[in-house]
Amino acid sequence: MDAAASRLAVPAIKPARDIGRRRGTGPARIYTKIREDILCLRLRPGSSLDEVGLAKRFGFSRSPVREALIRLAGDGLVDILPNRSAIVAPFDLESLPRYLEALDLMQRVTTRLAATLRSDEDLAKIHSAQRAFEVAWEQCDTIAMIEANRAYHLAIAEAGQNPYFTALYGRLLDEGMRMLHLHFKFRAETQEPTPDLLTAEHTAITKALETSDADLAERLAHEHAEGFNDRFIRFIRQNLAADIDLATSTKRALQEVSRKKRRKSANAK
Amino acid sequence: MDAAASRLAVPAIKPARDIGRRRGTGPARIYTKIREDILCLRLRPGSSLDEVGLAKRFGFSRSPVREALIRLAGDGLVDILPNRSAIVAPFDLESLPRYLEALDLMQRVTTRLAATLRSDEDLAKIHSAQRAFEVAWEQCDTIAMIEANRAYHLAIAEAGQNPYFTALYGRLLDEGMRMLHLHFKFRAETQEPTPDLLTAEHTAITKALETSDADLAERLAHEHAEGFNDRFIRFIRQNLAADIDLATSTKRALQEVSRKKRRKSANAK
DNA sequence: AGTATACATTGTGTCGACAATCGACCTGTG
DNA sequence: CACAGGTCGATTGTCGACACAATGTATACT
Repeated sequence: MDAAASRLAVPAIKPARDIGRRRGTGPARIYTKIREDILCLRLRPGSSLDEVGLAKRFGFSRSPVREALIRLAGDGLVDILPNRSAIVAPFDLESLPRYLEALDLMQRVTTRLAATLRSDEDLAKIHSAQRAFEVAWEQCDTIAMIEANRAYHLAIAEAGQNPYFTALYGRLLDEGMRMLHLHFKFRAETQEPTPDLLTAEHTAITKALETSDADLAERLAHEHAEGFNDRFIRFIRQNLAADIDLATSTKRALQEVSRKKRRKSANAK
Repeated sequence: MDAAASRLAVPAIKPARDIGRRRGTGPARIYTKIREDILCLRLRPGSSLDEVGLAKRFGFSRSPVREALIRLAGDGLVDILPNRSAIVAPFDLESLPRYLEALDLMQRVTTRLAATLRSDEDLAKIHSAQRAFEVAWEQCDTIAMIEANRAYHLAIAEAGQNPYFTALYGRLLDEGMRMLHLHFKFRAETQEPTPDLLTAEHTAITKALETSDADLAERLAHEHAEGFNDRFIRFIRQNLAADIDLATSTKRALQEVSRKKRRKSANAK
C-alpha cells in the first residue's frame, strides 16, 4: 500500500535514459528527491524504502539509490535495518524534549552570531527569505510557509559563519519541517486560521540583526523557539486521542518537557 | 596479506559455511579502520583514498569500501572529489576559530546537562574513563591519553542525554583528536614534559558532576576548552614556520595527490 | 488444536565488468 | 621557449547478476 501510494504521488518524471544526464548527478538527485519527500511527509515515517523500487522509479540502478540512502542515514532521516528494508526515520516523541532543547540552543547561538557577523549581503538574503515567508503566509500556502521558514532561519545561521553550528541547526530544522507538516495537516482539517505571530517575530529578529544587537537577537530567537515549543506541545496534547501512534510514547515526553521548563525558570531566577 | 590475516584472526564462531566473516560486517569494519587511521593521523590529511587499493587491502570488493567512504564523508572526515580520488579531509586553519567556538559551546552544554541528569551508572563510566586517562598520563602514553580524553568527554556528553548535542560534540572531539596527535607529535620531538593540568581539570569537572553543580561544571568545562584553545594556538604559532603542511587547503591537497600518483607510478616501474 | 519444521518469497550484501570522465603527458606550433 | 590541442592512462560511476538473510506460509507431528 505504501509503495502504491508513493508511486501515485510521484508522476513518473522523466523516462529519458539516454542524454541529458551527466555522470555524477544521479545520487545527488535521488538524495534530494527522497529527502524532500521525507521532509514533506509524502514518505511517512516508518514506511519502507525499497532499493529496487526506488531504482525503478528513478530509472537508475541500485548503486546510486544505495548511496543516497546511506547519505540520508547519515543525516538521520533514514534508518537502515541490516539485511532488511531501509525505513524513513520514525518520529521519536520520547526524544522530543531533547529536540526542543537542542533547537533552542542552536537557534540562540546562530542568531547571536549572525547579529555580530552578518554582512550586508547576508542581510539581503535574510530579507528576501523573510519576504518569501510573508508572501506564503498571505496566500495561506502552508507548504511554502514551512519551506520559507526553514530558508529564513538557515540564512541567518549561514550569516553566523560557523559551519558546525549551521550543520546541526540545519538538521534540526529538517526535523522541524516534518513536525510542522504534521502540525499544519491537522490544523488544515480544523480550518483554524494561522496566527501572524510568526511574521511579527521574524520581523523583530531581522531588525535586531540589522542593528547588530546580539543580546536582543538571542533573546528573540529564544522566545521564537519557545513559541514553536509551546505551539507544538499544545498541538500534541490536542491530538493525543486522535492519533494512537502519537500517544504511545507521548506521556513521558510531556512530563519531561514540563520538568525542563521548571528547571529553566529556576535558572532564570 | 591482510585478507589472510583477518581470516586467521577470526576464531570461527560459525564454521558453518563460509569464511568466518558474517554478512553485514564488511563496511562497518572498513569504516572503523579507516576512521581510526584518519584520527590517529596514520592517514595524513590530504592523502588520497583509492577505492581499489582499499578494496584490495581489506579483501573486499569496491562496494563496501565505497559505502564506508560515503559514511566517512558524512562525518566530515573524508572529502569525496567527483570523478576523482577521495581524500582525507584536510585541516582548514582558516576555520580553526570556528572550531574552537563550537567546541567550547558544546563542551559547556553537554557538561552542564550531565551535571543535572547524570545517573550513578553514568558517573561510574566517567570515573573509569578518567582513571584510564590518568594511567595513560602516568605512563606518558600520549596516544592512549588522547583516546582516553575523548572517551572521558564523550562519556560526560552521553550522561547529558541529548543525542543531538552528543553527535555534534563527538564530531568535534574527533577533529580534536587529530589536532592533539599533531600537537603531541611535535611535543614528543622537543621532549617537553606533558603538564598535569589536564588531569587536575578533569578531576575538578568530575567532582562538579558528582555534586550536580551545573553552574560550576559549565564554568570548568569552559575553562577546560579555553585551556585547549590556548595551548593549541600557542602550538600553532610555534610551528607555523616549521610545518607548511599545516596550511594545506584543498588545492594543496590535490597537488599532493598528484605528487603521490607520480611516486606510485614511478615505483611501479 | 497447538507447535515446530521445511519451504518459498522478498530484498539486501557483495561482486566483477564496462563505460564515462578527469588529470597527466606528449606533441606540434607560434 | 611557452602554450594549445590531442591522446593516454588511471580511477570512478553505474550496471546486472548471484548468493545470503529474514520474513511469512504451509505442512506434519505431538
